Amino acid sequence: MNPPGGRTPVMADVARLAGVSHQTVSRVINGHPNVRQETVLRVQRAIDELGYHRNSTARALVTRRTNVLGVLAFDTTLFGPAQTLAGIERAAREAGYFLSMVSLDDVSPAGVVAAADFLIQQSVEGCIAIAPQRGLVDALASLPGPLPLVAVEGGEGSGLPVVCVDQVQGAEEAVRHLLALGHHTVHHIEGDPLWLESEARAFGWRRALEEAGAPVPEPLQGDWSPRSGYDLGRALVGRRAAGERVTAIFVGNDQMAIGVLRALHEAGLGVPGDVSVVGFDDIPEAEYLTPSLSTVYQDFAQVGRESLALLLGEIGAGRTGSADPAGAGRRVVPAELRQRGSSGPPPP
Amino acid sequence: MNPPGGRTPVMADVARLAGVSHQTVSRVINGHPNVRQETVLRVQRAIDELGYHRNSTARALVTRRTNVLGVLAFDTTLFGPAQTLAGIERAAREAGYFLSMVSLDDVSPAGVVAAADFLIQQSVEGCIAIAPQRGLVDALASLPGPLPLVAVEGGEGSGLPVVCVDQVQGAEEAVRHLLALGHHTVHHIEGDPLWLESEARAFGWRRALEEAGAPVPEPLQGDWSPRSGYDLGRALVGRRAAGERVTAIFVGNDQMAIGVLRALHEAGLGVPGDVSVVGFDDIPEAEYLTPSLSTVYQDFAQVGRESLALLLGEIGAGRTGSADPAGAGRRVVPAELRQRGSSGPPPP
DNA sequence: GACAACATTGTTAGCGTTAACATACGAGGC
DNA sequence: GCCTCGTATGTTAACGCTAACAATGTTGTC
Repeated sequence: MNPPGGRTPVMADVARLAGVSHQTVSRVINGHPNVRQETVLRVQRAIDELGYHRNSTARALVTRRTNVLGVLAFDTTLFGPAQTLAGIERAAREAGYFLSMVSLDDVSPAGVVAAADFLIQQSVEGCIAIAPQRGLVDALASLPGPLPLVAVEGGEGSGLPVVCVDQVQGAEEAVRHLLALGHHTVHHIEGDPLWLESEARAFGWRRALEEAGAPVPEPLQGDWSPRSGYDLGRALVGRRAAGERVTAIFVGNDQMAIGVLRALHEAGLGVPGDVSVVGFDDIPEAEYLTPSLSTVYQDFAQVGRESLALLLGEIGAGRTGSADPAGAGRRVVPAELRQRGSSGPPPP
Repeated sequence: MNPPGGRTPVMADVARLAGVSHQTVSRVINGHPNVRQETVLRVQRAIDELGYHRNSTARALVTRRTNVLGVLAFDTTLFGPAQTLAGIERAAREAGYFLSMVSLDDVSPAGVVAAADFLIQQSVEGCIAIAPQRGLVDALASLPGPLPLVAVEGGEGSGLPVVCVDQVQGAEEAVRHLLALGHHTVHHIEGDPLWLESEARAFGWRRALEEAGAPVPEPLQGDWSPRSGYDLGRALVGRRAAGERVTAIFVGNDQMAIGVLRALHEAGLGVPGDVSVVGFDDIPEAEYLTPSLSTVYQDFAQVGRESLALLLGEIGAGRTGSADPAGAGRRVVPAELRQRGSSGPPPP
């Protein structure tokens, strides 16, 4: 089944075997209409016999389209980014695009530029950046060149098209839920202060408190890790021991919430009897913690789909040369509160 | 800074601006020695001025090397695969390779072939498959064509080069640890039975029990999810109520272990007072659960590095035409027991 | 039966790069 | 001064594909 010489077969080999010109082979492969049915079959038989695969490199060279999209991410082992990546991957595959991935080790502008260069070198047609940090988004926005780009969780004001979960709304719902249960206020443990999600959730928390006329206690700054949740949970236990009324905690993500639960348990405090806890993310474990964790669900698959759609729109607009008429798009995916066992009324 | 006509600049544009031939530009870009220092500078200035980037497609066409590696994965949102992927990505980038990713929606042979075709279409030079399932490995092993391939967690006997964590040893250490604490036997909740890791851990568990002369209770089959851990935890509680001596449980992964902890807690059983629990994976949350979870750590970053090294070796061997003299490689990364609060001596 | 319209195929010319060969020039040995 | 050698550059021909055009047949219309 090999072409003369043992090389991997090329179009000309198929053409020779099928007794047609290489252009006819190309037509068959690309599903061009005006080819006789019998010829199509003959060519396909030849393709199968030789085990021919079209050389995508040569095709890309002449069509000027690589069919490759880039994904630039910061930490794909975290729950949110991993889910988003999976969503993008699936959407891209369904749209017939290949996906090339590059991770950032740090968010310095130099690192971002290097990563973007890496993708540009590879002639990606566009790029989705899972860009949860302020500095990263700014570095992206200032990239030279006409690379179509979409930022996931990119915040506002960067001028980039953005897809994000409505973090503010999610946080507000969580806080309102706790206030509605009768808590006089809600404490907050923030995620990594460099992350935009962290900022947005803190903003929603603050706004919900202010709207309800509740006091706004000083928030604590974590780094998303269970360890920081534990440490800051202990800090809150200390404040409570010092007389502060700490009966409800809105934690920036579920991993930190696990650390908080641990700290409360060590201090002999019941959840939700003494203190209520609400997290963010709805990791699969949340429902099976003890107690099960109230949290805010984000539809990452939807984020992935939306960001791909936005990127494809941009690529299309760039190809037709038309400027984006609606300006940089911004699509917001709603978040959804999941009430579970870790939130209840305050102690009397 | 634009080339005539507003096209993206090509080598000839740079050559014209620098007053040299395009081949000299190529020499400068590729760091060829015999170019006068002054010429190098002139060319580099022209490159900067035009914002020129080499067209990787054209280069790949003529060199027959794409510098792209494929990663084929099943579910990259799970902890292990996500970590492994991150490790591979970093190693690939350091080696100057691009990474193209494709996920499998199902592990049917047809799905595997489609995914592999997708990568072959893209002219990847080789492929790493994060292939935790028996059927997937078999489908991979039977792929036609000379694509260099490495399987991560691919089990034995497939004929493919494999990198894996020593699941058996990890499981044995976990079980021996529990037996050493005085438990008369150890129960086991398996992961998804289709996964090789599941099989290997169950094998290690059984072997450790048999070596110690301990009875081997019927294992329970889960699916890695917290929910299945919870359900099977309740089942074990039931067996215990029926008189069976259940004092130690080795759980196939940490997520299921969380469900087990929940089930034990609901039944009023103390951990480790009444029942000891050991998981597998060492997810970041493990240390901060209540109680902190004893588990088995796997160095996924190392797995990523090793698999990339193995693949590059294969690619090199293929290029030089030399058959792999050592046969399909197999590299095993040791696992490591992490003793924490969820394992202790049995009740008297 | 002549002409138009269409369906089917073939021929040619790139896409932007690198490899191979060709050329020009200066330095050094006899 | 002639030849050799090494360095620096230019010229030409691929790589495997698609787009554009050209060249056939094949039908239908009047």
